[in-house]
Amino acid sequence: MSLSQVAKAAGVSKMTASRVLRGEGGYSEKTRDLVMEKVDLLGYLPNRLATVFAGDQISTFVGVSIPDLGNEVFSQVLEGIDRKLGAFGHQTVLGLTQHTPEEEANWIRTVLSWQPAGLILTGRFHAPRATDMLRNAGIPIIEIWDLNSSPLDMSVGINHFDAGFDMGRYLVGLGYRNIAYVGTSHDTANAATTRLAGFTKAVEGGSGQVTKQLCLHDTAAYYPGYYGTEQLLASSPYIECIFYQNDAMAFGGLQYCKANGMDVPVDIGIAGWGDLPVAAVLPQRLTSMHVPHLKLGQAAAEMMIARLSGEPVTDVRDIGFKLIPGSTVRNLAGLA
Amino acid sequence: MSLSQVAKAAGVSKMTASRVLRGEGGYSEKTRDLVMEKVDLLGYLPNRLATVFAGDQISTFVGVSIPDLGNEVFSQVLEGIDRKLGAFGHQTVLGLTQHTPEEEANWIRTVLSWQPAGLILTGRFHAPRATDMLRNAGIPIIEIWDLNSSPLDMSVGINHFDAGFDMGRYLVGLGYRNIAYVGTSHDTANAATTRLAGFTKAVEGGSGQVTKQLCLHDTAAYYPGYYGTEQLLASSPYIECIFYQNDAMAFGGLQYCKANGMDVPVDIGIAGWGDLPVAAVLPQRLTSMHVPHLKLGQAAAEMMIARLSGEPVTDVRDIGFKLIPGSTVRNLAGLA
DNA sequence: TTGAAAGCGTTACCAG
DNA sequence: CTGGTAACGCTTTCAA
Repeated sequence: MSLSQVAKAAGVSKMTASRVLRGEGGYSEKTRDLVMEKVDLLGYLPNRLATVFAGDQISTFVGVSIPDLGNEVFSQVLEGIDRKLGAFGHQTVLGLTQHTPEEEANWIRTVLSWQPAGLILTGRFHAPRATDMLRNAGIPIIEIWDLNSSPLDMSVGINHFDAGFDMGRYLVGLGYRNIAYVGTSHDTANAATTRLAGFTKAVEGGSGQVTKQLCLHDTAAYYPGYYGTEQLLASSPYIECIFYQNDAMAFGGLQYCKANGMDVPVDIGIAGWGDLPVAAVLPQRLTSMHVPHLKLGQAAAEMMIARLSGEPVTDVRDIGFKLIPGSTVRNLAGLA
Repeated sequence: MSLSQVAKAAGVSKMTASRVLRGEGGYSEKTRDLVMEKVDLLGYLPNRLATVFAGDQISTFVGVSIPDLGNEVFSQVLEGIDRKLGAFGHQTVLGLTQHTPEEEANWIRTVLSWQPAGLILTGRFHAPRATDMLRNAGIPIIEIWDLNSSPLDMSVGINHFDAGFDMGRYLVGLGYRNIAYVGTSHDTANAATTRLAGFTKAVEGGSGQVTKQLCLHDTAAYYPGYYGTEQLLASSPYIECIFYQNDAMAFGGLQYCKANGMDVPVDIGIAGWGDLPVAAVLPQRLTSMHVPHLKLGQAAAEMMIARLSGEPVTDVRDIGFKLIPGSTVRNLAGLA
């Protein structure tokens, strides 16, 4: 079902039909009614491939790469992006890149070949060949999540080093000295790595130490937090406080501690990261750090849309975070 | 950067270059090396728009509509779909359709205009104009989640009526009679509605009754479960057991009960639906129903790929569910 | 093994 | 207000 067929049915040229369909004027009422009647009758749907292909027109695709959706945080970011993008007539082409630059690079190559209007990528670490392709693409690129102060093009997110640092300073400030970290391991550096670096710096600068770093070969989810804590405490029973890669792991750890008769925060301190929605209904507030995930996604989509519309855009936007003191850690001052 | 430019640089015709790039044979070693050298040099990326457009070739896009990602269940389904699709060289074009047929229909129209290879839609209730478009599209369509025994084309999911029925029968079998439901409201019927219908039928058939149905104008998440329970118990204090739309709401409800000094399951029974991953670390097993969400998504993607490859496909696939007895309900037999 | 020409569905541009 | 023609980047088909 093509435009020519509609045009033929209506007894006009395809140019006239094209003009009617785009509503750009230059035809009579009568002609329009005639054409639209045939469009409805034949159930004609324009072929956007041809449209983009023909004109200088830009496609309405935006490629969005996300590490994984098992992590609620990224689901929220994606939700923010797609809702906002959709509201402006754009479509998300999704890529779940598993935190690996290799997968990301492959996905970038494929998506670029579809002539997207722009790309939104999670993280700031890309394979060299990906970087080359991105530079040559000549389309807006936004790096989200891990704020990149000298981005390929644009960036929205937070400074994970600072976020880790603030949490470290907070815990040391409460009097914790012998602190552990539980997270997952990745082949490549990512935001969690950066957070840990900031965290370690603050702890060591405050005369504490990150005694043990346990990096599991698993997903950063509830159950790994549970058994990771078990592993950690089996080998290092004198830990005073544990900082987790995210809230899901921290919650798993919290449950492990409770299940094994520990009193949190009296026997051990627990701190997470990300502030999951489930926190709203829990009796004990998890010490964590709030990041406006949905807003982050929306901000990225807005930046993309602004850039595509030729509006002036600030290239780097820090979306901010907020420490949540919670009640899973306590002030040790005067107790030593 | 087009194929002709590469061809010109290599001193061959674009047909030769095209053949080399597709690796379909019909050229000499020397020619291939020459062309590939220029491809690398110029950083040429094929324009897939043109490829699909030119040949009878099918695009590698698959449109996937999902109600929302705030619900962990759908994140998992999407993860299953995209991973499997990606492994076979297809790309997900996402649509968050908010549970409304209107939004879905708009999205379908847009996505179809991009000539997707197929469509995966959540739910079985579509706007009439959507159904028309889908029928005319002539591409594989899979309706997931809510199993459709006479689908538009194909369907994978579970029978939500049966799932609700089984839970109802289970609770009535334990001796519960005065049961309430807490969920969210939607303009249109969806799987939750169907579950509730099956649930009600089983309860009433077992001489119990669904005394109160509380449908909140909110998302089916933790906190609505919490305050929904508060509202419910304020108006109907004699409820023996509450069935929730999903586990997130049930967990919120459970927390409300505990926070208010109730003993679950002694004072009140709690049952959820969907079996969230967080259950793995909780001390008390939530009575729920397990659905293999990730597998469901993978199965849908596999069906799509099989159909696109021309392999024979079973059109309707029931992915099954499993009741999880849990410990948030109890057997009332002999206690009356 | 290679190349020239036609065409995919649409829009830009220019004539009428 | 309307229509013809060329062009977008690629593949198909046919000829050399």
